[in-house]
Amino acid sequence: MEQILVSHIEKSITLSEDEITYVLSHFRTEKFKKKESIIQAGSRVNDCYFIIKGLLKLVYTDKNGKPHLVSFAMEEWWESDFSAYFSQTSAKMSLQCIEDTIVFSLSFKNYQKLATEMPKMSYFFLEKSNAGHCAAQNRILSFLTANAQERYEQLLQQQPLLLQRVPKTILASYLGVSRETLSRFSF
Amino acid sequence: MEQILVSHIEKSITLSEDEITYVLSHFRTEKFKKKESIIQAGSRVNDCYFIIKGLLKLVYTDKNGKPHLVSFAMEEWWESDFSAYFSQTSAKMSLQCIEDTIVFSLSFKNYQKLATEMPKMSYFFLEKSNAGHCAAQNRILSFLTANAQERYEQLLQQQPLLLQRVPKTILASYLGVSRETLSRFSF
DNA sequence: TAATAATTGTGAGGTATGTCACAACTTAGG
DNA sequence: CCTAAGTTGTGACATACCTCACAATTATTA
Repeated sequence: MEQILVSHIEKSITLSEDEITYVLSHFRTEKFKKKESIIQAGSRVNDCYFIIKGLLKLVYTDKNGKPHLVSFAMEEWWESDFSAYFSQTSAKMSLQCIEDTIVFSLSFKNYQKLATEMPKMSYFFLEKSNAGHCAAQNRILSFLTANAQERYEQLLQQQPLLLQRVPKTILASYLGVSRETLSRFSF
Repeated sequence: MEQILVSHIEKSITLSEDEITYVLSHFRTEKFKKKESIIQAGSRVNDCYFIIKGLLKLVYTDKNGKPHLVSFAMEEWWESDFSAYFSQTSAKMSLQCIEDTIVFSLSFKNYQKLATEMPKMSYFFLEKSNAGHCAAQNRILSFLTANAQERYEQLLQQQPLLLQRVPKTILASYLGVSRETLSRFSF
């Protein structure tokens, strides 16, 4: 299981055996059942998560109690309420399991430790953060340039496997459209 | 002028005199007139920019020729077509001056050089990238949870000074709403 | 296996926002 | 100072999408 994380990191940087052991010692394994919340809105965010197995949704609940899906997270993705994580404040969003899930948790302390002690890890985190920033910008672009059906088709093309694992209600929330409207799209 | 960049960096990390000189040697100053494009869609993106003075828009032009405003950039902001910058490919977006602008340019080569040679700079860039990621996620959230008028009011609250420098047409494009609709909002 | 919960499709009617058109006004540059 | 370009407001109408309601189907779990 550790191997999944190691391979993931080694796509960006090269580590010695000792370094691998050292890096891994900063993570802990956690398991969650479907419908459990890893992060709860309002509570402190101490960890970010590398997902080994499973499927998660990052959800913001508005003042009317309506949930909005900010992001999905699945195998080999990093997820957290990063605003809260980096500023070590309480979460605005919650992170909930759509499927049974196994993660590697990294506390903020250990994140900072790795980033400051190991320049290579700092560079790795930088690459991840940049990628996350670009992905978010693409999502913004799709809100600006596409209507609901086009956004759906884009997602269908980019994440065909994801769509098979996610009920339409949740998908609609991610696309920023009502379940009924999504249901009326041809294919 | 260098002092603006130095102060900006020193909000995140501490640098010696020599380090400051060394870091600054990797930037070059560039000036642009209103309406000039710093980055043109389709051409290679070699630099990212720290804005000393001025106001810019990051624009994606869709297949119908309609422009969509992905991001503003003003004093003390970093901007580029980061997807293209980090992957050293051609721009999907263009970066245009709304006002006369002075920037410090950082080539991708020099960015990598600073990030790998100086752990502190790697950490600085990481902080910036994380902040950018969070900002983008907040923008996504506002698309998911708010209608056009609410998005306008949010922006009014978060960037009151920006609104005074930007014509409504451009603002509308940023909010993802037509100019006419924006014009009908009371205030 | 039965009962319950979750998911999905679809009709009807309402609303936010888009598009097109035009006129008044402001700004920039020769 | 004059002209052209850019900015803004507003009416009329079209449409994408929302909300509510209900029924049919499919998963879950006791």
